[in-house]
Amino acid sequence: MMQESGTEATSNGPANQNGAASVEGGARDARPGSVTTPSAADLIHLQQHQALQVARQILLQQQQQQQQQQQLQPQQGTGLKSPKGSEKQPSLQVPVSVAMMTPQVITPQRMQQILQQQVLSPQQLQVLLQQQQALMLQQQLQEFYKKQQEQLHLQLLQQQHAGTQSKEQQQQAQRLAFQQQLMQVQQLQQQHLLNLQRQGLLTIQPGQTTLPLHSLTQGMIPAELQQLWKEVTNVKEENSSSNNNSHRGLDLSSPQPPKNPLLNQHASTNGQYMSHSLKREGSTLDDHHHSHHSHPLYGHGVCKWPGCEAVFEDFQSFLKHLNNEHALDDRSTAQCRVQMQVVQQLELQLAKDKERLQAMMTHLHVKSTEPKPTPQPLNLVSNPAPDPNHPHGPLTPLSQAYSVITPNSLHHSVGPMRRRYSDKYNMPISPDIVQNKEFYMNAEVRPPFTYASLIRQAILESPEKQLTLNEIYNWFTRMFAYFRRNAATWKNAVRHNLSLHKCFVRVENVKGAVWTVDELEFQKRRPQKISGSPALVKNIQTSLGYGPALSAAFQASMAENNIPLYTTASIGSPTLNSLANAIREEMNGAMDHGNSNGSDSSPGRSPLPAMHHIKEEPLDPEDHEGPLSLVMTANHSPDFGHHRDYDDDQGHDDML
DNA sequence: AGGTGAGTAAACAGAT
DNA sequence: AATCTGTTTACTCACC
Repeated sequence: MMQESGTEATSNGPANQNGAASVEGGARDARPGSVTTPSAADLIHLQQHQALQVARQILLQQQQQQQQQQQLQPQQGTGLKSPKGSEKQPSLQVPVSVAMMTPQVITPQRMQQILQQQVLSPQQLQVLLQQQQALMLQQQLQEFYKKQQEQLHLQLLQQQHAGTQSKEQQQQAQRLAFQQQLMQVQQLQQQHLLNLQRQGLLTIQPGQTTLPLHSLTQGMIPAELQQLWKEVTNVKEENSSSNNNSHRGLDLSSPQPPKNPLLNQHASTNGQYMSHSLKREGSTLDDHHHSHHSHPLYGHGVCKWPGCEAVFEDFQSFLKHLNNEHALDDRSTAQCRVQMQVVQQLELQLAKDKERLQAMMTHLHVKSTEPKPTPQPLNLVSNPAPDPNHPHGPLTPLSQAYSVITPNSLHHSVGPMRRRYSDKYNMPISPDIVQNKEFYMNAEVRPPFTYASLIRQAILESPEKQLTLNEIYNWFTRMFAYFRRNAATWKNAVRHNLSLHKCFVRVENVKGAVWTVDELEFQKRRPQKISGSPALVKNIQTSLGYGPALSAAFQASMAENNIPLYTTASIGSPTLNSLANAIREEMNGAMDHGNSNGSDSSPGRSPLPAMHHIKEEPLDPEDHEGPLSLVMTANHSPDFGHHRDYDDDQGHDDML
């Protein structure tokens, strides 16, 4: 693995200097600068605006609170904690947290389901990570706000207790303190944004996955809030009847059944969740003996309550702390809400991503027109039944993906291509690849094109229609996740093809040698094959839908892909245009040779060879590390089993 | 059954 | 010496 990446690295060096890679825009490396800057600025602006709003709100509330407290002071006594639980704090804190709330709630179980069901591409994971980071940022901000509130509150109490300062002075002090805090918050924001930016987390998909900050301005719907509060207070009443009347502060008791059943469901789910967690919290001493080591709020001797981080020697003292410090008061409730919001956001995003993935899968795989001998689940994770046609043993997720995508299925955008492909019609790079570019870039699925076609495509995409061998390599690895492994194999194949096919012409250069395409030769080779039956030809032509339909399909695919799938700047018009040109040429060629229907170079037998690969790959635990993992060395590729399996396969095939 | 194109593996040589 | 580049051969497989 390391060697492989090392090889790539060293070989990439000169290639990148040559500029081919840069010209193509470096499909994979989105320039943080251009894409990021606006979104980051927006973020900062948004958050600052938000912070200011919240700040104003808090200040306003603090003033009100101050007045109220002055009136209540005689009753409240001197304790620092009792006011927290009994005063009107809830009504003050709610706006802060509620402002961050979103209505949607998914149960942890559902979350787990989703997590288990979903296959997220690294990109999606990255997006999720990005979003999570944003959420963490929000959470931290909220913590700040809350702390600020508390601090101010404490200050207020102290001051009131001392009774030495005038009201005006107090307010001024509060404002000052808050301003400081605000500045801290803003600095924190900027820092986070910078971090995210540095990590490249903000560069991705500005349009596709806007950070969930927008939603933070959404308020929690009253019904949900009400339900939540009901749950909380109920639990509290269960656990501590002595504090019964301490929650008058948030008077939402008037029954108001939610109109939307969905929301209702959410609310009750929400309540359940709260209820459970809080109940557990309240009775930790009773029922936590069984989960000492798995208490989600206790880890590595530290209290994991948001913003707490108190250290404890043993679990018992932690429980004590939990009951004392994080009892069911307004603060804890607010913190719970924050946590809920975090989860909600994650779940929301997960749902979105799930939907997106589903759409992608649907889009890419589509339904097959012809009935399949073996059911091919679209879910790439599920364990497929062995393909009777290829007794290579169990297919892996990879092979599954491949078998789903490539073979006789697929009708829509991808379909004809496959057909062509499987029919041995030479349709090198087609709309198919344009359309599925993102897919191939991220999924280790073998592209259903011949090496010759791919090489040609790589060369044609280059600005000067010529590439060094190394640049061709780079194009392969850049464009296809599949070619980020087994380098020794496919690189050998590339060289083999370059040498073998007359259509690839080696041109001596000052710097060395570059490879070009002799288009005539390339076109020449196609007609050879399918001189076959007119019926077949006709069949092909209809199935291909050559002619107007083609360009339409192509345009459609271009348009479609432009939007959500292509998030990297790389996919710019140059690539697409060259692709389009190439495809047009291909089409023309195909039409020119129409009746003979060239088959030549890209009959693509990829499927089978791919099967060999695929079958073996699962043997390597590293193989599942994702598209970015560069496995195997150039020379001593642990190609393990490759030969063995190959021979085995032969044996099988012979037997059959 | 044989021809053909394609993929894979490998040996080899020259260049760097 | 190691690696890269390029050529060539041999083999297998699927398709026609």
